[in-house]
Amino acid sequence: MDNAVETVSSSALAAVAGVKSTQLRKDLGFVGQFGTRGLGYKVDVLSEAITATLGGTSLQSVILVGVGNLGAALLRYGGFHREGFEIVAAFDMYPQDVKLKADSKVVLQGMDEMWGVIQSEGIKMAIMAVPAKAAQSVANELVDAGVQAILNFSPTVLQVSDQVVVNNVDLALELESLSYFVR
Amino acid sequence: MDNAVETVSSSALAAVAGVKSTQLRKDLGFVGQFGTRGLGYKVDVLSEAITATLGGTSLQSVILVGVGNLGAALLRYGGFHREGFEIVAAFDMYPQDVKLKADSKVVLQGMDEMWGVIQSEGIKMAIMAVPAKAAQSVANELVDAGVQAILNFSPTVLQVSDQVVVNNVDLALELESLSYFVR
DNA sequence: TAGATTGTTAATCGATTAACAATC
DNA sequence: TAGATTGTTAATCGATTAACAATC
Repeated sequence: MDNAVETVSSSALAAVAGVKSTQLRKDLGFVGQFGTRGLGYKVDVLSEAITATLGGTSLQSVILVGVGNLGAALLRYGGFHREGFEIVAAFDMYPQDVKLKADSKVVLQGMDEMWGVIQSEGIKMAIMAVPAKAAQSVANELVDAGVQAILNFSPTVLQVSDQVVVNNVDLALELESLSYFVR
Repeated sequence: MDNAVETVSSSALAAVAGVKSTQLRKDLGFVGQFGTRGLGYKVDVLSEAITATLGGTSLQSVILVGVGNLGAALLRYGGFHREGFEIVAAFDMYPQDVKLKADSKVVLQGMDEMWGVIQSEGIKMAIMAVPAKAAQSVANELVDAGVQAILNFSPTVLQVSDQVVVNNVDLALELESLSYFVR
């Protein structure tokens, strides 16, 4: 049984991923067809296909504004890279006060550098983790400089032009949706 | 015009809240009817009704596990209280290493205290912000002790019994949904 | 062939939005 | 009365899930 090819079913994959098997099959369908009916997916084929798809997409550059507790956590958060994003620069009002772990490769800069970096790097997306008070003016500057999409962790509703998309992350809301299940 | 009652329309409210006016009216409808057709909502009536509704609901107790950068940010995050939750205790593997801002009222404890606190306080909900490696075993302990709902910031899919609800917060996913709008 | 499992279509569900009668 | 705006129903949309023919 040396050449045995390991296979895995959509239901097995779905179980570990925490989704329904139907959903998983549908999602895989967007990438291509590499399952075998009655058998499942060959692990090596699937793994290669996924790597190829992800690898083909180059990382999208993102900047982070506000490096307090939350900002620092986001910098260290591995997930962005996995989903195809790279935080290429981070900005804070008081960069000298921020202590980053030594393993961080991102250069921390003052707010006055932000506009220039967005322009020269052609940055289109920004993550905001600044205090509520500062949020609107930071957003204005981002949009002015050319940012088209903002992931906003500040507890404020940002007013931006219609061409700009804002995604507000409301952590408390996530908790609320859970509370319905607690009795 | 001394006794003039200020009113506000659903569209004005919706604009600042960043939602559609229809949605706002519908949401208010769940609480009760206090608008006046053709006129709008009287600010003081509306404000009182909302306060009463929110005040009536007592705060739900939640614990936080893992007080690294992200955990510390969550502790300081004002939004939970606003939505009716209160972080009543925080636990970390190395509590002595964690430096919290002086304004924090939450007592930080070691992991060995966790089970007892959940039991004695009857805690039903937990927020997890621990490293991926530790996530599953922490989840097991939480569930063992009686927690029924987990808000999980750790980048892991937790395997728990069907009676327990897990809400995974995937920050990268939020960013991904934005990227469709960037061209 | 019989059992298993994919790929995909159709049904379901929930949430959002449009539309409009009620009415101030 | 005419204009404005609510409260609510119906339509729309998107995402999830069930179901099943295809087929290994």
